[in-house]
Amino acid sequence: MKKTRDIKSIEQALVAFYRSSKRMPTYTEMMDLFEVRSKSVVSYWIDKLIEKGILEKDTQGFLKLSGISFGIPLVGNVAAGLPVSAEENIRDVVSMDEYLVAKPDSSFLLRVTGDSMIGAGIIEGDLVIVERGRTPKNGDIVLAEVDGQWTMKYFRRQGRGVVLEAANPAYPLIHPEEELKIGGVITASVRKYLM
Amino acid sequence: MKKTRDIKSIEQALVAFYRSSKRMPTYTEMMDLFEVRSKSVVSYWIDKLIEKGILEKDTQGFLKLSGISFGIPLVGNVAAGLPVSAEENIRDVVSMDEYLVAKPDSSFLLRVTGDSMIGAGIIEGDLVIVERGRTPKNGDIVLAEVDGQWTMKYFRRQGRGVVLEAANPAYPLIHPEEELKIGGVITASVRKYLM
DNA sequence: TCTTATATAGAACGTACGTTCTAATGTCAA
DNA sequence: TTGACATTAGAACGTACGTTCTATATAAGA
Repeated sequence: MKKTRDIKSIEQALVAFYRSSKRMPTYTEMMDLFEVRSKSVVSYWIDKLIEKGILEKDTQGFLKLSGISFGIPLVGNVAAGLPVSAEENIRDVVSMDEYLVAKPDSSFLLRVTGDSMIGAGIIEGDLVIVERGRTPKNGDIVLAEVDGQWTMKYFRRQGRGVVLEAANPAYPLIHPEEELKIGGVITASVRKYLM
Repeated sequence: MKKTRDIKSIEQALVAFYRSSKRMPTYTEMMDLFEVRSKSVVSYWIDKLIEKGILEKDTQGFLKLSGISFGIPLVGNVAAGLPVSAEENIRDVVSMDEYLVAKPDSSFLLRVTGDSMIGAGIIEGDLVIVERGRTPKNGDIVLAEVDGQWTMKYFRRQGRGVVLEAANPAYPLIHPEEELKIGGVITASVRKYLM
């Protein structure tokens, strides 16, 4: 009954190490992690993890956590039961960075102030991810300069021109003059409730 | 004017490599990345990046991207001007995974169906991050089982008992009987508009 | 009990890693 | 042009890496 060393605990140790160190441990470091005294034992378990598909070796032979272990699981549907012991009923596993930010080089975060987009479910305090240099399509939410102020608005084509509309009836429609300044297109929004 | 190799381009190359490979390149691999023919040149530039604080070496001497390069920048306030060339007006840099998911081991993602929490800015299609095993505080949003169905509700203490309230007047208050089943507490929500 | 499979330990080995040295080349200002 | 400095190239070196081997201990089954 007392097995301190099984595949799952080793996987967890590796994931924890990678999360805090941003790299995989060396075999010598794994000796401490797994609480064994020989590198050959490490090799023994690593081989098992590779067989299970939890680990991979890339083209250069370096160890790599294969997606499954990284990121957090996306549950299929709750009706089928909650993931009590993980493993079950999991549709996919995603990294938030990869899921939310397609172009990290040209994106930035912005904290939302005001209630102009409340109708779209974007409320004060949210963070929005803005992608620079992207040409907005009809219906996209954009960060635009109106009267010297940067605000978020729906971008709507109307005939030959463009209208900026807030997701809040309290705000007027904006018919921008020439040279509409677009700071970027909102590609995602996130909100944190608890630490 | 034509400098193919400067600190910024090297940093970008390293970040790109790390993003796709989940590890730092070896010096030999960097020869290709930087388009130089000697490892000593790689070492020469790496030292520069370390001086600038873009790279670090951890206790074991392994290269590591120091936060600044990783994650995406959080802009202070838009009024001060947009980050045209990055670098300016940046308050912080965050990784979405670290920012949103405090306890990756006990968290999972769930896609929202229905409009029961629309008043809280959580709409159909959003992803919520649920933390298992956390005891909900008054006002938290929880994933609870009501009549055999898992739904999201505000968790409110009322005298000795508990009330579950939707963020939508169309839904009735729930006064759970004994044994209220809590699947977890919602710690964050995310929404993706564009790919 | 004996037998087999599983798990651990230690040591030895080849190699690729990062470091460091010398030298040559390019760039820019005086 | 000359000199100072920045950048590149190549080679040599020590070391720590991951691999592999043998041997022993532990657990499970017959």
